[in-house]
Amino acid sequence: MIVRTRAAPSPTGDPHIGTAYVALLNQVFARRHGGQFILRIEDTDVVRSTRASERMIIDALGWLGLDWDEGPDVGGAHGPYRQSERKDIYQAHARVLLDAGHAFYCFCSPERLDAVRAEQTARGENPRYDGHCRALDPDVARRRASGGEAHVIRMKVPAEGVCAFHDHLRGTIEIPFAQIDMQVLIKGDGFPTYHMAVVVDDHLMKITHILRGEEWINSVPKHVLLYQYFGWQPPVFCHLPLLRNPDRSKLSKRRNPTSINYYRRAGYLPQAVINYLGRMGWSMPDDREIFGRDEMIAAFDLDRISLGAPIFDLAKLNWLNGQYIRKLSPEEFMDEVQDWAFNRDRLASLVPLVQERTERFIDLVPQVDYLLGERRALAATDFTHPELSEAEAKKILQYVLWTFDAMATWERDLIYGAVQTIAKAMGHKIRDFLFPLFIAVSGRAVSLPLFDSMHLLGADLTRMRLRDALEVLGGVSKKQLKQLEKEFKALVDTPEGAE
RNA sequence: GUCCCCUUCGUCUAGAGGCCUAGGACACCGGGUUUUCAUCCCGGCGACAGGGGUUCGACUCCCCUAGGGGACGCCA
Repeated sequence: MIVRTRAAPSPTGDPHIGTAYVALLNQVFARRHGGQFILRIEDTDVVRSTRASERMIIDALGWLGLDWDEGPDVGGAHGPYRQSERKDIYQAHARVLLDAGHAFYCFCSPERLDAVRAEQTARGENPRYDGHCRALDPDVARRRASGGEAHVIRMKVPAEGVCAFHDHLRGTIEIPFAQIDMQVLIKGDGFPTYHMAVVVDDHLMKITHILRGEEWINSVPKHVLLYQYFGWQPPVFCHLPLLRNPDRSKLSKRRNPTSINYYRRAGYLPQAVINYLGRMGWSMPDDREIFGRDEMIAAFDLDRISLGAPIFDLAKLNWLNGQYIRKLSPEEFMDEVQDWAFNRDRLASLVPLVQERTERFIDLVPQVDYLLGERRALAATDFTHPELSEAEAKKILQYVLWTFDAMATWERDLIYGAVQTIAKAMGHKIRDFLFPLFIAVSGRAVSLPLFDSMHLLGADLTRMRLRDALEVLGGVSKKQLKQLEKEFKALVDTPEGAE
């Protein structure tokens, strides 16, 4: 048997460091056994998926030195590798399940489902589909569906019993079927849900081992059931520990830089990032702390994965990165610095900002210090302003931070628009409103244009500086946070000009 | 709330019944080298969540409790 693994990112935003982590382990495991590693794009959420995000993911993984034997960019014998291009395949497979009586048409409206769930929750029950359409006559249902009536296709799930399956690292796991919902397989737009697509694709693409985050453990019964319904052999399941924030919650951009782009922009070397990821939940059989991907391949053993939840902590990554940087020859060092800060693209975005503000080249570096380097350390007094109290500055920073948290695309005009909207809603002059943001981002009340700066820095770095500024101002207590959140929601929900 | 997973220094981890007086790394603290700083070297601080079993012997196996996390979407 040839080992085949895959990474299956969803192109709905920035390339996530967790994607790189899972991809690394999948690739290393496959290579260790002389197998193949596949990249598959899970873009069945048509609304949120973008080609731009897909390109960023492929680019970011490439920067890290990860590569794949088959994928949307390199092709392969089991394509297409973009799920949005496999719609017909899922439809055909859904029909098989329908015909065999393992699935059924469902005509329930989202409104009805919401109501049902609300009732169930109120009664203290598990929110679940109530089986309303399951009893429909299959022929009648099929005619309604082909007649154009809005519908989804759901899978049938046994009412009782337990689903027992094997996890390579955890042994046997048993989950009662009572916990499993009659999952939608084909959505109203004709695209499959994750659960449908993943089973069909993993089978068709001959995936032998599924290495993925442990957030998926609870949906394995759905997958096992589908494998049974299709009469297929399920692959080996191996659920990896989830990368965590310092507070042990699942790693999230709200608390941490999660974009691979951040690490690239902040001046980490890809080898260091890979090395660090390789030490999350895994260790070399000897005492080696510093090792490359090839060394990892040579020594890799799935059983050496530990299950504790590793905190993604920048301190050790920084040390590791320093190790790699010092090992560079002066020639290599020059190349790296040049590529990092002064490559043509980067320069091209900087020049329009600085050229008109420059009389002598000696003026150049002080202008861009906060863009190329760490912003200076702040003090609370930096936020003193004639028109703006400290409390208002905090509020502004927090609101803007929340707004940025919710942004999927990081473009100058979008940033500008978003900030402008809040400023208006809060009733501040844009000039005053921007002051704390200038301080937070550049460390100065006067700097290069703010939104260009933010765009250049990237979302993660910008958010990081806003968070830091908030801390400098004494932080926000849990209680304050709740109050602010309420006010913020009210502010955002207010329709334009409704005041 | 229901179900599932997890639990060794602050952090990443080694440890697969006696090799453990629990090892290493980061961080932190102290000292040395260095015109400063950093690097580098030396030293220090520091953990088996708790309680029951099993065993001649438990960090290692089992059970319970506690704590943490995850899932409960026509998102993945």
